[in-house]
Amino acid sequence: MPRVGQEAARRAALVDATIAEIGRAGSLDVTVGQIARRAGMSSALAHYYFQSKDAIFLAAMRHILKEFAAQVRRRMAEAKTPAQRLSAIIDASLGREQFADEVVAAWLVFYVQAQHSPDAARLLRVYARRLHSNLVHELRACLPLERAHAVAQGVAAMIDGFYIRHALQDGAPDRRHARALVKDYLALCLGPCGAALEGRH
Amino acid sequence: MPRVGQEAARRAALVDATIAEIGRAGSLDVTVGQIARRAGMSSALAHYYFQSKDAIFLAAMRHILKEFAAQVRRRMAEAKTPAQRLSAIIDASLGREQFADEVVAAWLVFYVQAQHSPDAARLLRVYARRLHSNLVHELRACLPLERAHAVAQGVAAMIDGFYIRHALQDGAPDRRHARALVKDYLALCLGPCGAALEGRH
DNA sequence: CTTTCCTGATTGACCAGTCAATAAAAAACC
DNA sequence: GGTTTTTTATTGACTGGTCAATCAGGAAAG
Repeated sequence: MPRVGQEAARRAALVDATIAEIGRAGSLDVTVGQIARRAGMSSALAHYYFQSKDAIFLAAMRHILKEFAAQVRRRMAEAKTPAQRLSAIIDASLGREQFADEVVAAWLVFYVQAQHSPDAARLLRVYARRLHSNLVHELRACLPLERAHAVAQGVAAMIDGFYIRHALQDGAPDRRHARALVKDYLALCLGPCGAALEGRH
Repeated sequence: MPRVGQEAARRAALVDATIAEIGRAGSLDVTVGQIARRAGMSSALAHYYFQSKDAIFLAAMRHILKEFAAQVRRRMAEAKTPAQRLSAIIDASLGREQFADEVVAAWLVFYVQAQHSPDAARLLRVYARRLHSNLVHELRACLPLERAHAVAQGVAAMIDGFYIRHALQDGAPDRRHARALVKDYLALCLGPCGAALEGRH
């Protein structure tokens, strides 16, 4: 079995298994052994490819963030106008992939990690900054810079808020509803300029 | 030393110590021993008053929620109009007490716990429902029921969003700014009816 | 024969929860 | 009022278990 060039596949398997196990446990109370077993290898091998359990989780989170960024890019490419691109960002942020149970679980764990892991904090800031700058870039087409920053923060907060509220299971609005609410907020902020907002749901 | 009637004081000390330790660690990776030491007792005594570490954390969270509810009530009592009461809810939700580092840390841990602890999930739903019904109750003065529900969900999501975004430390808007943004959103939703919204900051 | 891959076994540390024992207050009894 | 008994408070020591990380060694590919 020990063929050469396994590293990439093993790392990917561990990342997937980590996300799945966090989803199953609903927390980081997951052993390296469990992750490794799900990924089809021994725990020792997991430590061969990653320096620590923390590094495995970080890699998993980087993977989630990368997939999210790809989603945003994919949807943005199809959009023609600033309003459509704003819609694309919202749709991607509250998209089906992001709302998968195990991804939500990983995000919640991530927020906790960001409080005491400098690496996690840095990664989280990358996400927040990218979202913010994406939003501001499009909002500037309609709004003065300062107002664009403010609205971007409001939209970002609302997205993150709906996201974690999904953890409530019942009572929280579903994806479709959440997207509509964020877009309503945006439409209110943009006023007549945003009237052409397309792709409502 | 062993006087009678210590239970209440001991439990309170443990609850305070738990919140403080979670704040220090930035996670639930806190031993019962650490909590007990900070509360000035042995870990055995902590287990004498609480069945499990989980129960201690639950009690701590119940305490935070109770304090928050008291804040809301206090501020609501001073408000006269529905608009003022909405403002009071927002101010309480994004108040200084709620933004204390250790309280934010406890909340983030709480969200994670809610994913696998039925008790935590129940408690979280109590918070969410109470916030929602408080908001809807005041919004109905201006809006039709269905719209009131929608706006309440938007406001609640925005509040929770700003709250967890505080974990980002830099880049995230501060309390004052966050409150202003939520109130702006509310004003937009209420339209002319909400023009009398007072106590902007 | 060297590099890459892989694992079983081990280590070292940690920790939640229990228990037996102690001490003091309160209650019951004489 | 004094003695015994019960209740409440308290802890040091222990247990049983878990788990991240390491290591020495083996097997295959190049």
